[in-house]
Amino acid sequence: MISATEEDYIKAIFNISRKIKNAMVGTNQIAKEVNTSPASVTDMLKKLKTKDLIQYEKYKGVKLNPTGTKRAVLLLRRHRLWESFLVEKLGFGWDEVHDLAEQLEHIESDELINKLDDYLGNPKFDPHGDPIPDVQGIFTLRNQQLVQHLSVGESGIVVGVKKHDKDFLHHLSQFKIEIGKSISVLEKFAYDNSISVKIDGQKDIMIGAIISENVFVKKL
Amino acid sequence: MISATEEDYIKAIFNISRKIKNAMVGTNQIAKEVNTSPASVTDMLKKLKTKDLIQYEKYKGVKLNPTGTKRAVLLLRRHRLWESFLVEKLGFGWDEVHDLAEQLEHIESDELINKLDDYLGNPKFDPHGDPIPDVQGIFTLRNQQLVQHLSVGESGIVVGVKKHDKDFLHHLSQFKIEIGKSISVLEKFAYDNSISVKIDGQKDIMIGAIISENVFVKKL
DNA sequence: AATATTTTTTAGATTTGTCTAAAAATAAAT
DNA sequence: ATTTATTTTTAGACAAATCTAAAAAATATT
Ligand SMILES: [Mn+2]
Ligand SMILES: [Mn+2]
Ligand SMILES: [Mn+2]
Ligand SMILES: [Mn+2]
Repeated sequence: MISATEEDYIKAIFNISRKIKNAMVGTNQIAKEVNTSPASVTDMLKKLKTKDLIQYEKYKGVKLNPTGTKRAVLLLRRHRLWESFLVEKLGFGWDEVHDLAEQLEHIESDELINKLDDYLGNPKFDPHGDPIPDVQGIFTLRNQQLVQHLSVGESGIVVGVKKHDKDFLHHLSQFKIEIGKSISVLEKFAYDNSISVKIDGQKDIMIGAIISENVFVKKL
Repeated sequence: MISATEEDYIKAIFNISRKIKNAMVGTNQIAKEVNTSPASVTDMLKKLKTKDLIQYEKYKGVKLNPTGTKRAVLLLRRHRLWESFLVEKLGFGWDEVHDLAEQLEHIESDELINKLDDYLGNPKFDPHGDPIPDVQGIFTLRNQQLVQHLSVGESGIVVGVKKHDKDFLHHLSQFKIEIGKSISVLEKFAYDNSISVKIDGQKDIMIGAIISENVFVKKL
C-alpha cells in the first residue's frame, strides 16, 4: 500500500530528477516541489526507503529505484489521462485541469484507468502536449523545438509547453496559442527577444520572450 | 474544510437516519456503517459537532443539522453521478462501481460534478435506480413496490434494489434482472415465498425470497 | 427496586504527516 | 585552511484518525 502523500513525493522526485537531468535529488528541492518543510521531506524519505521505492543515503540525496520509477510513471499516466478526460469530455480549459487531476490521480484502480484510456481512444498526449505512458509505462517522445529557435520564415505546429502554471496557459489561450495551432515566424527582434508571428493564419501578433522560450513546436 | 473521513461519517449518519425513519442515530450503528470502533465514532462526533454539522449530546444520539444534511445530499449526488459515469461511459457493471464511487465522491470540486452531470445528460437515477439529487439537492422520488407484493398476473418494470452489495447485484445480473427490465408474476409459492416470473419476455424462471424482497418495480 | 446487559464515553496509545528550532554535515568563500 | 553559508538531519511536539481496555450511563430483566 502506498498513500496519496507518498505518491506525491515519488512524483516530485521523478519530476525534479528529469529537470536536473541525471543525479541525486536534494531534500530542499523536494520540499519546494511538494510545498512542505525539509524536515518533513527527510522523514518521508526514510519511509520511502523502507518501502523500497527509493535509493537514499543520509546527506547524499535521493533517486527513484526501478519500483519507484514505475510508480511515478503510472501516476503520470493517471494524471494525464484524467486531464485529457476533463478537457476532451467535460469541456474544461487546459488551464483549469491540473489541480483536479492532482486529486483524481490518486484514485486506486488499474481497471478504472485502463477503461478510461480506452474510452478516450488511447490518446498519446495530454492537453498540454505531454506524452501519456501506456499500460506498460512506455511513452512516445515528441520531436520538439522551442519557438525561440525557429528562424524567420519558418513555421511549426504547437506540440507542448515548458511551463505548466495556470497563469501562463491562460495567457497563451488569450493569444490563441494552443496545442495543434500553427506558428509562423515573421520577424525576430534581438533587442528584447520578442517575435512577430502568425497564429493559424490569423492576423499577426507580437509574442514576448516568456512565450517563445516556453512553447514547443514541431517544425514544418 | 471537511475531510474525506468526516464526509463518510456524515453520509453514514444520513443513511442510517433514513433507514430507521426519523430520530436519533446511535454510536454503535455508525461504527458498524463506517467499519470502525464505537470509541472512534464518539471522537468524530465531538469533532463534527464543533464543525456544526450535527446535533449531538452525550448518550443522546446524533442527528444531522441542516448544514450536515446538505453535505450528505451533495455527497450522494457525487457518488451517484460517478456511478452513472462508470456504468454508462466506461462500461463497468452495476455491481462493480460502488467502491470506486466511494473514492471518487470525495474529489472536491463543484464545477467538476456539475459538468459531469451535464455530460451524462442530467440523469435522474443512478445505475441502481437510486435518485440523483440535482444541484439544489432536490431528487425525484420513484414510485416503487417490492416484487414480493405483485399479485399473480401482474407485472412491473425494475426500478430499484433494496440491497446494494456486490454479491446480490451480481446474482441479479445472472438472472438478467436489471434496472429497466420487466418482470411478470406467473405463480407464487407460499411455502418458501418463491415466485415464478418471466423476465423481459424471456423464458420463465424461479426467484427466491431474497430477490423478491429486495427488488423494486413500478407496476404496469 | 435491584441486578444484569447493552450502549456509550473516557483514558491512554499508536500511526501518519506535519511543524519549528537546534544540531550536524556539506559546500562555498575568504 | 579557516570561516561562513547552505543543506540536511534530528529532537520534540502536534493534529487527525484510529485502536483496546476500562469506566460510566442508559436499558432491560428479573
Ligand atoms: Mn497529487
Ligand atoms: Mn498535463
Ligand atoms: Mn467515501
Ligand atoms: Mn448507487
